[in-house]
Amino acid sequence: MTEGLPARDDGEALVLVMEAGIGAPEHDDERAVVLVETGPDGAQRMRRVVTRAELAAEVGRRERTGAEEGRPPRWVWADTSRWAPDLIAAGVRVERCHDLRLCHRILRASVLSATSELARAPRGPWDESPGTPAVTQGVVPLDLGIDPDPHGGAWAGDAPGAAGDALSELRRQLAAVDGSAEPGRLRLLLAAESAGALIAAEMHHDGLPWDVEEHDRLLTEALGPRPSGGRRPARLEELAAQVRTVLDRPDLNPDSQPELLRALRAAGVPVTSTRTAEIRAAGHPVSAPLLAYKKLARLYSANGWHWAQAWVREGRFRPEYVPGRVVTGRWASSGGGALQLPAAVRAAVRAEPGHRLVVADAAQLEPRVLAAMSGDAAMAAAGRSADLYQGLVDAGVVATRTEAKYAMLGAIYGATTGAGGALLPRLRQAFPAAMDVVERAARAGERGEVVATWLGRTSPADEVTAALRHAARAEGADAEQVRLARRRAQDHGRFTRNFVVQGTAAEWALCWMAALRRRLRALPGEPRLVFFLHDEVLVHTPTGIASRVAEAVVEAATEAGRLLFGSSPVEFPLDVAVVESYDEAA
DNA sequence: AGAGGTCGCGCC
DNA sequence: AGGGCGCGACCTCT
Repeated sequence: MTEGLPARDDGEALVLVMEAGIGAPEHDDERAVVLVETGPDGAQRMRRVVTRAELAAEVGRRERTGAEEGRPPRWVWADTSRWAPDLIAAGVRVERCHDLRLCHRILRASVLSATSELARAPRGPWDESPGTPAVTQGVVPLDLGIDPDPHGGAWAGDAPGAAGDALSELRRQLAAVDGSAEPGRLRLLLAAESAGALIAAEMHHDGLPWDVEEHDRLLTEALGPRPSGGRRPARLEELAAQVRTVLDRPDLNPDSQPELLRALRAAGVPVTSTRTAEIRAAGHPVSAPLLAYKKLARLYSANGWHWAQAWVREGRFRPEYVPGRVVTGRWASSGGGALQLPAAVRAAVRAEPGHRLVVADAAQLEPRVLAAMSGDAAMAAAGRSADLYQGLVDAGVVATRTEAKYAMLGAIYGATTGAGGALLPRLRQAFPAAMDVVERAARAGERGEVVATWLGRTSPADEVTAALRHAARAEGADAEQVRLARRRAQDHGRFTRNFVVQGTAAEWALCWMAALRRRLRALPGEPRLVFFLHDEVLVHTPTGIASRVAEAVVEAATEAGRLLFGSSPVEFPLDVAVVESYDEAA
C-alpha cells in the first residue's frame, strides 16, 4: 500500500549550501558560502559563491523566484541546525530542505538502502552524531574540495574521493534512494525528517510564550514565596520538618536518598527504595508529608524560579529541539526539559494579547498507527469511534476502557505480566494482524535482528543479543549463560516490538507537522508552531484566524494518514482546543 | 573540584 | 509492569 508515497520529482531543483571553511571565526560574516544548484539527478546547473553575510538575501531571492514558478527549491545542507537559525533570524524561512546528516543517518542504517554504496562505505564525517554542540557550533570537518579564495573561481567540487564533499554525499544519498526497493517510503521519510529539522529550528527561534508572572503566581501558591539565598521555600521547609518529626530524625535531609532510606527503615517503614510508589504503599504516618514533599521538591527543582531564570527570556521558553536523537525517530530536546513540561506549570504557557493557542493532540496515536501499518481491518473498525479504547469496549473485546488502554499499551510495550499481559490473548483473537506485527518485531529482536518502521527507519544493530544467544546455544553452555541470553533477548525484543510502533508514530507526527507547517505558511498573520510533544502540537496564532488554524491542524492529520498509509481506513482524529493558556486544553 | 554514575520522576 | 527520553540532586571516584 504505497499509493500515497511521493514519486521522484524530476523538476525539483536542489540547491546545496556549503561552507568553504575558510576565514577566521572573528570575521564570520566574510566566510565564504558556496551555492550549487543541481537537478534531482545530481547534475550541476549553476554555482555561486557569496559571503555568509550575503547568504540570507541570496537564499531569500532564490526562494521567491522558485515560489513564483510554483517550484520552490529544496535547500541541501550538512546540518539544518547550522544554517537555518541565521536564515530565520534574517527573516528567511525556506519551504523545504534536505538535511544531509540526518538523512545519511537514516540511509546508513535502513534495511531499505542496505545494499547502497552509502550503506556499505566505511564510517566517515557524515556519521558524526547530528545536533551535538561540536557539530552545530564548530566548523563541519568536511573536505569540500573548494578553492580557498572565494573569488578565485576555480572550484573542485567534483573531485572524486572526497568523503566529506557535500555534492558527492548528496549523489550517494539520491542513488541510495533511487536504488532502494521502496524509494517512495525513503523519499517521504527523508523529506519528513528534514522538514522536522526546519520546524525544530523555527520553534527554537519563535519560542513558547511563557508568562513569568503567572508562573511565579502558581509557584508561590504551591511553595510559598520565592526564598532568598539557598533556603527551601516555606512550604517545603514545613513538610521537611513534619517528616523529620515523624521519623524522629531532626537533622534529616529529605533530598538525600540514602539518608532518607536509612531513616525510613530505622523507623520501621517497609521500603527498599525511596520511590513514591513504595512510600505510598507503606501507608505509614510519614507517607503523606513525605509524598507531598517529594512532589513539591520536584516542582521547585525542575520547573521552579531557577528554571525560569535559566530558560525563559523575554516571555519565551526556547528549548533546543533535536530531531533524530532518539533511536525510534522521536525528537529529543536539550535545555529546560522541554519534552517533560509538567502539567503543573502549563498554566504559565499563555497566548500573548490578541492571540490564542491552538492545542491539538492525536487521540491514541500509537494503537491507530499499529492498526494502519498492520492493515488490521477489525482494529481499524474499532478505531472508527473517536475514542479507540471505547471502540474496543463497544466491540466486546474487553469490558472497560481502562482495560482496553492497559491491553493496547501492553501489546505495544511488551507487557508479559499484570493486567496488560493477561489481556493479550483477547487482543490476539480480536486483532490477529495487528498483534502479528508487534509479535514478529519482538521475535526478530529476540534473535538479535533489526526491525524497521513503516517508512524504513531501522533499529540499531545489537550484536550483544546475537552473541549471547549464540553462546547460550553452544555446546557446554551453562544455566547462567542461558539465563543471561534469555533475559537479554527478552529486553531487546521489547525494544524492537515498541520500535516499530513508536517509530512509525513518530513518522506520522513528522508528516503531520510538515503538512501543518505548509498550511500555516499560507495563512495571514504568521501563526507559528511553538511546541511539539510526540503526538501533540501548539500553534500560537492571532485570535482572528484561530479557527482556520484549527482546521489546518485537522486537515494536516488527515494528510499525514494519506501520505503514510494511502487509502487505509484508519482515521487519525485529534483533540483540538483553542485556548488562552495550555492548561485549559483537556 | 570536577566527572560520571545512580536514582527518581516528569513527559509521551 | 512493559518502550522511549532529559534533568536535577546526591554520591562516589579520581
